[in-house]
Amino acid sequence: MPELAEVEFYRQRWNPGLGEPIQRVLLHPKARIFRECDPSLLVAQLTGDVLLTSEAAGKQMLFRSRGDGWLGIHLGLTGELSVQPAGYAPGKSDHLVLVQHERALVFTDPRMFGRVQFHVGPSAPAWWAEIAPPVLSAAFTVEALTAFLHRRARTPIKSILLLQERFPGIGNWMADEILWRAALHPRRPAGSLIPAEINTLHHEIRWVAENALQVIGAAKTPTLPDPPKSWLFVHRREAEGKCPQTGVPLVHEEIGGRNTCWSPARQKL
DNA sequence: TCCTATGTTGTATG
DNA sequence: ACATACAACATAGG
Repeated sequence: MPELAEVEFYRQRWNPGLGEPIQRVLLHPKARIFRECDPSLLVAQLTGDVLLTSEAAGKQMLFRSRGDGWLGIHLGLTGELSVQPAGYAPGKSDHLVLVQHERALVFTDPRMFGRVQFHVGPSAPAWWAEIAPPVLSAAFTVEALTAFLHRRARTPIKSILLLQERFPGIGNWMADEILWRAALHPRRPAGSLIPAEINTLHHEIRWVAENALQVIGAAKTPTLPDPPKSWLFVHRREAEGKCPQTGVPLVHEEIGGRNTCWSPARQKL
């Protein structure tokens, strides 16, 4: 489920546990989720330690501890964070549980495409420091976007938007939402966009990121909220979904190995 | 039973 | 060296 906005939503779920001591760390060291870190180091460091801050960059989350621990969590395709009551008994897919006096901080991921990373030291590890600049930052310029599209001229624009090295946090539904709003057919080769279309694309990338963060990321609801019905998001999941702008039936096809939804009335090759 | 799933990465090929 | 395409990872739910 998690893209930019959902990651932000789940990140905040652990807020009640920030500043509170971790009494125990529960995990299965051999779980695939720990393939990029040393789980015994994580247990040794975080037991008795305190998470002080959290932030998100793209689809990556970071929790920093008083003892210079850098805990990275990526939710993959099916991951989520939750807070559970004291005494919580971890289920099959609860791969990391930080037990506190009044609650447990839980990372669940049945499919285990997500990952846990861990580093101890005064400065940021590469896996955090080297994440691309946010699409909402000043570094994400029309010029940078243009150069990126031209270097990948023959690839469908849909596939390009999923590349985290330039669009950190954009995932499958956000990419489709952006292209729908920009009225660009997802199969358009990246190099075929004219400057006016690149301008529009740039604008809609930022619009969708900003509004998704507001509507989903900043929500205080217990579960993930849906964006308004004026968004493609709502209709792409329906069996006979129609374009909320034109009323025309939406099309679903696989592009670059990912399910892609668009409105044939708005988005033409 | 069969199909799909909001992600990433290693590998083969051009 | 770079761009491109795709199988593989592992599990649940329709």
